[in-house]
Amino acid sequence: MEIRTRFAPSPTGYMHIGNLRTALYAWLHARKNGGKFILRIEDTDQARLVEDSVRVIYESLRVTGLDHDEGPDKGGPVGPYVQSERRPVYREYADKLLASGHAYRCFCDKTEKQEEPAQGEDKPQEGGEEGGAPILGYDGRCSRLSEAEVRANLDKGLPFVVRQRIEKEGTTSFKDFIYGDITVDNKQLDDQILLKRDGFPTYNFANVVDDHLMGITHVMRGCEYLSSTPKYILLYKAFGWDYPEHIHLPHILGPSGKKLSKREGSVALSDFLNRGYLPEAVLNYIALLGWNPGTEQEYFTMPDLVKTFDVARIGKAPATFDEVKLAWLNGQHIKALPAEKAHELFAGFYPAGLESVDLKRLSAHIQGKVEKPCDIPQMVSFLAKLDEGYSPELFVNKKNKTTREGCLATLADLKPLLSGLPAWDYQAILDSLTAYAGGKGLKIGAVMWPLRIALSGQTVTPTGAVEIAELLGREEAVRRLDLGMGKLGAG
RNA sequence: GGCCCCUUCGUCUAGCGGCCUAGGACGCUGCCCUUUCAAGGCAGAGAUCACGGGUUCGAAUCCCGUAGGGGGCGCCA
Repeated sequence: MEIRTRFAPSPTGYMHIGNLRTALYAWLHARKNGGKFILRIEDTDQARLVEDSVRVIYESLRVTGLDHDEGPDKGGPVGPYVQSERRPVYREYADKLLASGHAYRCFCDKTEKQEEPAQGEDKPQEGGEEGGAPILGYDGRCSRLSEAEVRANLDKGLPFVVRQRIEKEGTTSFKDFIYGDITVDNKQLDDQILLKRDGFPTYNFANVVDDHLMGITHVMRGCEYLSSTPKYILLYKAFGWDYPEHIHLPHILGPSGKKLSKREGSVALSDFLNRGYLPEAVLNYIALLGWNPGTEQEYFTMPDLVKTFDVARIGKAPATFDEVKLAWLNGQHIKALPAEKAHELFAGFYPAGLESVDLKRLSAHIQGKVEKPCDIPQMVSFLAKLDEGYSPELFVNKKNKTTREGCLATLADLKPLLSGLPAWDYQAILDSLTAYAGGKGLKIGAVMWPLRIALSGQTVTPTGAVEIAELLGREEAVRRLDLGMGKLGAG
């Protein structure tokens, strides 16, 4: 049988990184097995519709390359693929349940379930503790309405919802692909609402109907649905349908150990993209959150992932999102980029003031070093403008055994040397420095160090000292040399 | 609170009864590279496998309990 997976986001206005991982796994599972990947929009909450958010979904899938075979924009044999356009379908299936007694109309007020239990009748009794909270949200009173009472209410035009009728005897079990056998007592299962007062289905109902009608073979979703799945299983049974394979995914946690949320930092794909993370790096990273290939490989291109991915190697424990490791992986992906692509990526991050600098060359120089392009402005700002307040102590470096006096002498020698160079290019500068170091019996590092400090005013630079000199141009380089000597002389 | 799930270095993870004196990666520390700080290469520190009982000749791996964490209990998904 052909594998069919689906991604079913609701239009919230942004692509949550956790949802993206769900999409990725579903997509990988389909692609890996030559199946189909379907996009379905779950917009059944009229109060929460967000303008333009469907576009965000399409755009996210496009930029990440998670292409779908069927969906609202592409059509397909089992549409429509937008839940708000499927209302007659839900109505029809709710009626079936009503007719078979697996569902009933509930005329209770929205707030009624929150009332204190009246004169202590038909409350589920548990543990004998007085004042104990009810286990279920709804006490099921409308399930006991007679046919005549229902008719009367209907005639009065009372609004109602449709609830699932769940026998409170016995247990319900299913086998989750990741978590194994799950069994719950039916008395834990609420008579959940299937159809809301406004006629829209709840997620709880729509997901079952749609997954079945759309021929989904593998339901992949976050494990927050694990505890409600028994109710869905009962729905499948009520309809007499086989149920699909359930693959619940462990959560992605934020740094505090709570579910990844906006409070703790970035959760939207766009947040990462805006900072210069590559889509393939983000995908590579989140693929590893909860899944591993069983080998020591961590760097994956998308084709690699398709080849290697296997749902059997998805774990159970939640994973903490670590942006430091994401950044490292992003650096790996940046290194693998063709030079022009890297430059394109970096170009948007160069600050003003670099007009005199050959940016293409700069890009080539820093490509091996950039992890997050959003760091570029502060990495290269010294090229535009030297922070002249840097401390002369920076010239002292224990590894290269440099001292202030030594650096001063070196810079003093370097100035005429560089000023007199016939050509100003990387090789010429490097050769002259190498020759100078050789002649003085100095290690090259001992010459490069003071040059770097004088040219940049900082100990760590995104490129070598020679590249800096070249990028700066002779005039500015010599000016900075003078400035450095001034500092050392004065100190 | 009743219910469901989870628990191996700071973090992501390998491990599915003996190969584990627990392996890899990020991060951290040190060394090397002497076309340089960085990058790269190499090395090191870092986990009494949440805890307590069992089962077994033998347990991170199986069973039971405890603790901690998460989920969920919505006319949200």
